[in-house]
Amino acid sequence: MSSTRDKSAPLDQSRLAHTLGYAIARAAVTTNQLFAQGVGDPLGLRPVEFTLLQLILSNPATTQKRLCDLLRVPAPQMTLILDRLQERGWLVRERDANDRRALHLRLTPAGTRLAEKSLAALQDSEQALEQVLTSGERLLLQELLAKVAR
Amino acid sequence: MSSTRDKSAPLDQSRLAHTLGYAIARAAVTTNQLFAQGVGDPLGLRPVEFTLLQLILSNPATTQKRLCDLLRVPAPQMTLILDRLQERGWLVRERDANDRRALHLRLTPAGTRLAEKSLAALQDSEQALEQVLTSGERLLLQELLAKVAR
DNA sequence: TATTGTTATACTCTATAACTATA
DNA sequence: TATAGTTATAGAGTATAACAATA
Repeated sequence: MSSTRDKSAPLDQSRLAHTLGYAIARAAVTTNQLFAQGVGDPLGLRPVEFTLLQLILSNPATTQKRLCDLLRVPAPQMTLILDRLQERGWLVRERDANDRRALHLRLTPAGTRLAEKSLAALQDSEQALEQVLTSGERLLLQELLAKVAR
Repeated sequence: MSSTRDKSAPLDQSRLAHTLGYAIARAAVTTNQLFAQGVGDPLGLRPVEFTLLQLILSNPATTQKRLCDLLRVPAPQMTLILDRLQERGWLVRERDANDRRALHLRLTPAGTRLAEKSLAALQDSEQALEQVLTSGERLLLQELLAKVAR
C-alpha cells in the first residue's frame, strides 16, 4: 500500500444517486442475474424469448406487429427471434385467412409447457429477493415502476 | 375488421405482471428515453460514458479495475470506452509511480464541465417524471431499487 | 504466480434500407 | 399508396483468449 488513499473503500456514487435511470440500471443487474440463473441458463432462454412465450400464451393469435409495438422491438429483429422459437418447436405462425399479410402466433403444446415451467422457475428465482424486500415493499416497488413505464 | 377480436385492445401482460425483472425492464425503457432526449443525443454521450464521467469526477485517480468491478464492464471494453473519452479530450490516464501496472483516471477541465453539464441535463430531463410520481414516491422508488441492487 | 491493462477476434444484438405480398 | 412481414447488411455492443508489463 503506497498511497494514502484507501483502495478498498467503495467508490463514491453520490453524483448518480439521485438519477432514476442509474438506480434502475443497477437494479436490473440483479434481476438479470436472477433471470440467468433461474431461467436463462437452465432452459436456454433469453429474456426477450421468455417474454414472448408469456405474451403469446396469454394472447393467442396475436400478430408480430402488436408484439413489436409493445416491446419496442424492430420488426426484422422480431422475425429472427420468432424464427428461432419456431425452429425449436415452441411456436407456429398461421396466416390470417382474411388479411393474408398478417401472421397469427400460437404456442405449441411444448411451447405452452415451457412458458409455464419458465415462469414458475423465474418466480422461484426472484423469491431470493425476499431477503431484501418484504412482500409489501415488493408490491409497492412494482406499482411505482409501472407508473414510470406508464 | 374481419375478426371478432378487438385488434386495438391492449395485450394481456398479466403473466408478466408479477415478475420484477419485467417491471424493471419496462421502466428502463422510459428512463433510457429520457436519457437519450436530454443527454445522449444533444451531448453525444452513451449511458456508460455519462456514468464514467460522474464516477471519475467523484473519485479522482481511481483505477480502471475498480470501475470494471463496480459497473460489471469487462476490462477490454473499459479500455475501449476510456480510449474514446480520452480521444475527445475529457480524460487523462496517469501511470501509478509505485505500481506501474495501474493507471489512475482524471477528468480534464473540459471533462469536468461536461460531467456537470450532463448531470444537470439529465436531472432536467427526469423532472418529466413529476407528472407520474410525487417527489415522495420517487424517493421511495429509489430506496427500494437500491435494496434490490444491494 | 498473480495482477493491470491492452490487443485481437469472434459473436451477438440492433438498426436501416430494400424487398414481397397483400390490402 | 399503405401495411405486415422478410431479407440483406452494416454497425454497435459484448465476451473471451492471448499477450505485455509489472508486481
